[in-house]
Amino acid sequence: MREGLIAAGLELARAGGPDAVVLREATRIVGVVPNAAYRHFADRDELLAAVCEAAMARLGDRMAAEVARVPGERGDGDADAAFGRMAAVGMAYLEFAREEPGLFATAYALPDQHPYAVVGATGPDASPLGQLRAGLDELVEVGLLDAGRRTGIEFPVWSTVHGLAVLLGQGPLRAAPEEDRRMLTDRVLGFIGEGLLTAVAAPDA
Amino acid sequence: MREGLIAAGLELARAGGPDAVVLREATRIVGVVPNAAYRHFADRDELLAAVCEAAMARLGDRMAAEVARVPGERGDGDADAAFGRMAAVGMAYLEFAREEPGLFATAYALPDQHPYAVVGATGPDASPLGQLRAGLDELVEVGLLDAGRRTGIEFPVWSTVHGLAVLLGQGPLRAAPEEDRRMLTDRVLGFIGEGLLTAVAAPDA
DNA sequence: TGTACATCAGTGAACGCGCGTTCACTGATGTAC
DNA sequence: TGTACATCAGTGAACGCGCGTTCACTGATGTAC
Repeated sequence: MREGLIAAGLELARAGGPDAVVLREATRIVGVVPNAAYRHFADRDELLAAVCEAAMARLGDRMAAEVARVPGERGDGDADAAFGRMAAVGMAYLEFAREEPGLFATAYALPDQHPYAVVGATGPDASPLGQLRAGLDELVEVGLLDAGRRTGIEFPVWSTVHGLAVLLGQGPLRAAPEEDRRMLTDRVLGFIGEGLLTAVAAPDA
Repeated sequence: MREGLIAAGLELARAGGPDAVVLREATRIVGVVPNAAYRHFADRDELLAAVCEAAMARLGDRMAAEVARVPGERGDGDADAAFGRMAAVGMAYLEFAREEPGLFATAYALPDQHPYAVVGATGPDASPLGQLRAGLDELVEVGLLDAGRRTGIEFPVWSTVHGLAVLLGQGPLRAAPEEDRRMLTDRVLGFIGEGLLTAVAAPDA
């Protein structure tokens, strides 16, 4: 039932972003009377917070799934695979933002504090930032990224990809035709690549 | 009076973002009865649209003002000044997002179509994107940016700065302490600088 | 110069709506003796 | 095995609220003759 309300909330968020997560509507979807929700959540904000977390988890899952589709294992020293996984991290982020703008916005709409591991934390984890860090660490391992440039490099990269996701998904570029979107994406990812890669041009991408 | 309602709307947006632009509240601020607003706007959406445009204009003004504070004239061939103006464009954007998160969000919340000059357009204008383009053009003029790399470079740059603005202003980094914010900003602007500048390191920055 | 009339910004009162939230309740489930 | 009782998820009805929006109006301003 708690799960059901969160699922209903996700459905609403998918269609209309965080503001569309309306407690009464969620109970309606579950087929229950409005106040029944108060058995599971203290108030609307607590429901929204749970929905936001679930949306963020969806984003993380999507990224992990796309990374897993790249052949090879993490840490096997294959530079092509490492680059492929890094690209998958970025592409999955952008695709999710594109295909699920409501969920993407909701993922970043957690009402109050963010348990989100911020600046200090370094460990890779299931969060988008954690997965980005893991990908960058691997680039260093295989020698595509200077170890000396690794520290803190995740933030410019994250900013760039996030900025593009927002501009294309909810911002002024949201109405751009598919062709322009692709061109913009290529330019932006290329810019990141140039800023990142130490040595030669990236394999095939 | 129309101006008054927009000003009131800006005040609301400043405090709470686009959702806080409530028609009745705006009329209350102006000191007028709610339905009086309908003499000047067809409905709430039209008021919101006007407020969004005004917020975007504020952002543009802020950027123009900060650029104007850099000594020298545009097009005088002074590389230091050109670089300084480019930096001012980016810093003003970030400062506005930081100091006026509500207005910043509102600027990018125009309900429907965006008259925003998108991919095809190239001319510098008063919009943030236009000012960014003007700054980049100047970098080319003074030889800090390869002419061959100029085309479309505004989008990666915009994405990066916008992404940082969003992450710091409304995103998961919004609670970061001042020290971390500055470090993040330095890293991100440095990343852009590396990706942009052809030749030597930038003067003094 | 003076009267008649159109224009139009703002008034006063009210509407229906959907929201979040509270109250006292019912009825099934599981545990204690 | 059977009865008594606590627990607790969901019910039914209602609340107050602020919202956007509509209606018929008033009263000042400016123009035409």
